[in-house]
Parts: sequence; structure tokens; C-alpha cells
Amino acid sequence: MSSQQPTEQRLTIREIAEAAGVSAMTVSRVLNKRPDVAPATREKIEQLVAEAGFVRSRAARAMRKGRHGLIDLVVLSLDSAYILEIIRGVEEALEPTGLRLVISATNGEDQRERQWLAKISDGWTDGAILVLAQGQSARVQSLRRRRTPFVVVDHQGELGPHVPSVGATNWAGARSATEYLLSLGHRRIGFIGGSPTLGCAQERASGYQAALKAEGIEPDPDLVRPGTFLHESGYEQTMALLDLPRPPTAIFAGNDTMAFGCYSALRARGVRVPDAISVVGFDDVLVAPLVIPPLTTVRQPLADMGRFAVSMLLRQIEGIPLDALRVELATSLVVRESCSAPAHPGSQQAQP
Amino acid sequence: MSSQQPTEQRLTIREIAEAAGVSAMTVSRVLNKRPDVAPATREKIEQLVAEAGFVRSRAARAMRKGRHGLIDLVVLSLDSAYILEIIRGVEEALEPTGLRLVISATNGEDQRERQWLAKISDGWTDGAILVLAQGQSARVQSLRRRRTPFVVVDHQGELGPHVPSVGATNWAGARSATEYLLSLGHRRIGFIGGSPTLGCAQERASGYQAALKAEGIEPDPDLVRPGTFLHESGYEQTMALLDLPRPPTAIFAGNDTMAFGCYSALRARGVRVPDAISVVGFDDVLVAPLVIPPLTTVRQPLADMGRFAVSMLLRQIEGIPLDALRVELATSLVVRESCSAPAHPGSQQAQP
DNA sequence: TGGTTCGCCGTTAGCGTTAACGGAATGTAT
DNA sequence: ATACATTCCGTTAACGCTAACGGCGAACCA
Repeated sequence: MSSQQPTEQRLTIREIAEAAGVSAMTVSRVLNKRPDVAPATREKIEQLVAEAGFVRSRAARAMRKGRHGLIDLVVLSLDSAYILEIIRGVEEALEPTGLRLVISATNGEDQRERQWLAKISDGWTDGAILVLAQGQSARVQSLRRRRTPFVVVDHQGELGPHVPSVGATNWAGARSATEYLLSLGHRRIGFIGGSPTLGCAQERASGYQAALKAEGIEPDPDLVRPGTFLHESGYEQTMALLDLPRPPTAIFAGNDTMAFGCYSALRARGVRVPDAISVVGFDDVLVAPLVIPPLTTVRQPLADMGRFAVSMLLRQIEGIPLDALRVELATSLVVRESCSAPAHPGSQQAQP
Repeated sequence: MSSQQPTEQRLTIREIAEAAGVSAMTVSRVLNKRPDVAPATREKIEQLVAEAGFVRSRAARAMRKGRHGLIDLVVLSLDSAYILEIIRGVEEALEPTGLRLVISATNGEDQRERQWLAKISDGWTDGAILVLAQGQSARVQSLRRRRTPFVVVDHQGELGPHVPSVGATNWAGARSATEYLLSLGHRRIGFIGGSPTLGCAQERASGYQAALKAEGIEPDPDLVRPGTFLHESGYEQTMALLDLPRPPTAIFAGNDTMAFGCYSALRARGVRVPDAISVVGFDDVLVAPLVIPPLTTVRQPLADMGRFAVSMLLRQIEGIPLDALRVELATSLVVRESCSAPAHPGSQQAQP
């Protein structure tokens, strides 16, 4: 039931060795599953280890081997469901490897970034996954200099071509979302972009434009609004769109969070979704199906991106060359209930 | 711009010492900010360290000192905004300490729990925060035996009285939410509970009952539904409540996720919130204000709970006795737009 | 039978850091 | 001048583990 040992002093490999009547080295060999141990000896040691509940000190091991069993996940912030999905994927992929997941948020603060660099610079990490790196070239440089394997998730292209990265088909996703709205009959489609410094935001904007042009529609600059990927921004830009002389009949938000801001603005104005205006998001965060009306959005396989980043990282750690530096996972349009055909083919506005 | 050093071999304390013309021990003293070093020597060494960008190996340090600078956050799952809030609080509180946050999810799987225990059992963690521990007494036992400091967040009382823990005033929060519905005129208030094995779920149920009894209302067993804290459960139990001969005029869901399930069910049935039925949640997750209509809910200061857990943990690590083993942070009702007076209980009808 | 290979295991020597102790130089009290 | 405290720094010896090497016996080949 409860332990007899009052102090439970840490066991060492040597004590196991003594109990087994062998040298510490032999125990080490068994623990490392190396072949050159007689089956009988191995079994005996394994049994003793199991009985004593012995686990070797990772600190000592790390010191000898230079590996610590830690993977760093560095994120910009911990305040959106977006990041949670990625964390989940990373955690799941890491779990069977025995590596442990260390999370840190920089919140865009320069000081924290440097602190983080100092922490990992002693080799205290086996590899890093950088999410939504913004202006991170210094960081990337530093990692490379220290030969720390890393993978960037959802990065901007400006980090250079030789950066291992995982992303999603932002362009194609944005294009298909726009095409969907076009197919419903919409001709004036508003677009609320994400932080323009982010590659993924640029790609989405570009996919939107491409779809319009393919249909022979010249994008109206008034309908393309800058955004920040935050809720507020979705709210404000929607307000601005509604105030246009000819407001759009549909709004494509650069991510789900802004789409929710869009919902709030439309509600404040008494504009019904999807009857009076259609809304499409991007990401498909966990709550997207739960809001009212359930949000039609472009699904980005965030958890899979996390998993993929881990597998690329592990390959680097093991010295296996990557077969592709840049991996883009497919996005897909998830049609729910936030879109319908425009009320009138021209323009219209609902007022309470 | 970029580094001249092609291989950037790890520096050791000894090399710094050599450059400074002192012994390694003196450098160690400087790095540990110990007093017995001449100011001139200290300055010289500090300068050399800064120039070389030297950081001492944590592995070696950990081996000597027995501390690793890691804090474990063990969660049940990574699929709700609930946990993200806690993570955020923990990360923020940990950041200035230099300790690093290791996250692992058990997903309720027994095997993973044991793996996790094996990982930390080598002292590879300085302390642990267990969130929503379910049937964790074995874990807690093991931690205690190994003298690993830990704190439990949102735990069940059955872990025993001597477990350091952080929670929220679930009972008071549930009571005030129920009182609010009563004050609006509701007399038939449905309750969808959380996993009954969880202490916080029990407390909320109990707070609900207490509010009713204080008003002289005998709780109708039909109106009290079991739940699981998951979205589906909110959906199903709402359906069941609607199918009652005398359905409730308001529903109090045990957490926000279930309240969203409730929204979905009501929408599927064409029941408007809050006109036809009022809904209250619990937690106040990030999206609670973003859904339509914005959810009235009991705010649980999850991030603060995380922060508090960290401070309790740090005290334990430093050997400072805790002034309170159990800390309960205050919940507060956040009134938004999901509630109104009941449509037809003899009182008047509310219209916006 | 002598030599070679091979499986198994022990010995030695650190990895980079720091606790504990000691010692030299200077200052201070008797 | 002697005794003693103080300041600053070096020496030694680990912490627990494992790479590298070497050695011993047994099995194999000629």
C-alpha cells in the first residue's frame, strides 16, 4: 500500500550492479539495450531494475551523451485555439518517443526571445519547433550556428529557402473558399486579411484574388481590408465593410477568430448570417462548428502540422536527410451553415 | 552578421577560466553570483563570459545540484480551451523564474500515466502541477514518496486533505448563477452536470441545489441531468430536457463547452436563446463572449489558478512552508446576453 | 594442437560543474 | 611582535553515467 522506505534515496546504476554481481558498465549496457550481454545476465539485471523501480539519472546521461530528451516548442502566444491544436499534434507525436515537450511563449517580446535563446544555447534542447515565427531570422541564424535541429511551422517565406518548414496550402484554401462563395452567386466578397508580415496571410490574400480574377472579377480595393488575426480586427473591419456605399454580400475572414469578430459586428448591426450576409473563416478551430451558425471555414490540419513538424525534427536529430524541406499539408473547405446565396444579386443591406 | 566560427564548439567553464587567468572554481563562483570574489576579478570574468556568449551546461549543473530547472504540467487532455487558459497562466508565472515548462497529456490512458511517472521518477522534474487529476491517488502517492513537490489544480477532494491544491469557488459560483436565473423569474431551471467523479462537478451541482432550496424550491430530479463536460453531452442532455413534459425555462450547464452543446441543441429545435430559453455556462472560456448570443457564464480565473499553482510549487521547492494547503480563487458571474426573463410563467414577456 | 575469432564483461577515464576544504595574503587586535 | 580574523582564490573530489579499450574464456578453424 504505502512505501516502507522513509527516505527513498536515489538508486544508482552501481547499486544495481552490485546487487546483480556485475559491473556498472554491464547494467548500463542492459539499460541501453545493447547486444553484447549474455541473455541470463540481461534478464537478471532487468528483473532487479524492475523490482527496485530503478530509473537512471537523465542528468548524468545527458551530460555524457549531449542529448537531453527535450524538444522546445516556441510560440508567439498562448491565447488562441489555433496554437492549442498544434500543441496537441506535437504532444501526440512526441509521446511515443520519450522526448519531452517544453513550451515557451515569447509574446513578441524581444527580451524573452533572447532569454529563450540563452536557454537553449547550452544545448539544453535537442530540437526546436518554431510556430508562426515573426521576424525570426536572428533566431534561426542562432539555431543554425549552434547546430540545433529545428522546424518552422506556418512560417513566412522570408526566412530563406533552406529552412525546414511545415505549412498548409493557404493559397489553395483561400482560393477554394472564394470559389465557393462565387459559386453561390456572390460577386462582392469582402476579405479581411491577417498580419501582412506573415507569409500565410499573404498567401491567403493572394488565393482570394486569384479566384476572383479567374472569374473575371477585378478585386475592389475597398473590399480588401487589413487585419491582425485578432477578434477585434474582425469586428472593426466588418464594420468598415458594412459602412461601404456598396457593402459586400459575403465576407471571407483570414482566420476563424476574425470570423467570430465578424459575427459579433454583424450581430451588433442586426445583420443575419447567412441570410443577409455570408461568412467564411480559415483554420477550423475546435469551436468553429459550435458557434451559431456553425462556421463554414477552410480547415487547416493544425494537429497534423504539429505531428509532421515532429517527424521532420526527429529525422534531423537522427541525421537522416529530409526528403523535402518544405511540406505543405492540404487544406479543405468545410461547408457548414454560415453561407447562402446572396439575397439580391446586386447589393443589399438588412436593417433592424 | 553571420558567425565566423564554423563549428562553434561548446565552451566550458575551464576555458573561460584560462582566458581570465583564474581557476574554474572562480568562474563558477562568479556565475553563481557568490560574494567571495574580488570585484575586479568578477568584472573581468563577466566580461569574458559576455564576449564569448558562454552559457554553462545545465546538464552538468543539474547533475551536481540535483535540480533540472523543469516543471511538469500534467493534463488529462489538450482539447479544450479550459486547459489552454491554465497553461497560459502557468507559463506566464514560470517565465521570470527561468524554469521551463514541460507539458504532457495522459488522455486518461493508464499506460501513459505510468510512463510519465517513470520519466519524473529519476528526479528529472523539479516539481509537478497536476490538472484535473482523475483517480490520481497512485500518482500522488508516488510523487510524495519521491519527495517531488507538486500542486493539484481543480482536483477532487478524495485525494486527501494533505494535498496542496488550487481550485475555484465552484459551489459559490454555481449558486450565484442559479440565483441570477431565479432573480430573472425562472422557476424551472435545468442543470447539466459534469463528470460526477470530479470534485468540481459535485460542488457545482451542490451550489445549484442550494440556491433552489434557499428560494424554497424543491429540485425536480427530472431537471438534473448527468453530463461529461463535453459538447456532445450538452447537446444530448438539452434534448432530453426539451423532451420533458414540462421543459425548463432556463438551463445551467456545468461548463461552457456543454453550454455550447446546449446552444446547438436549442438551435436544432428552433428554440431561440434567450427569448425562449436562457442558458448559463461555467468557466468563461475565451470564446464565451464570441458566440451568438454571448454566453452568460461563471468566470473561473483559470489563468490565475495556473499562476497560483506555480507560486505554491515554487514555495515548496524552496522549502518555504505553505500558508494554506488549499487555495480557492473566487468565481464571478459574467452577465452577457444568453439570459432573459422566462417567456410565460405568469410574468411579462421581455422584448429587446 | 596452436592460433584465431567471437561473445561477454570489467577497468579506466572522463563529461562540466560545484561543495568542501585549505591556504596564502592582508588587515586588525593584543 | 604574535595571534587571529578576513578576503580571495585554488585544489581535490566527486555527481551518475558511458565510450573506448582490453582481457578472459570458449568455440572455431586449420
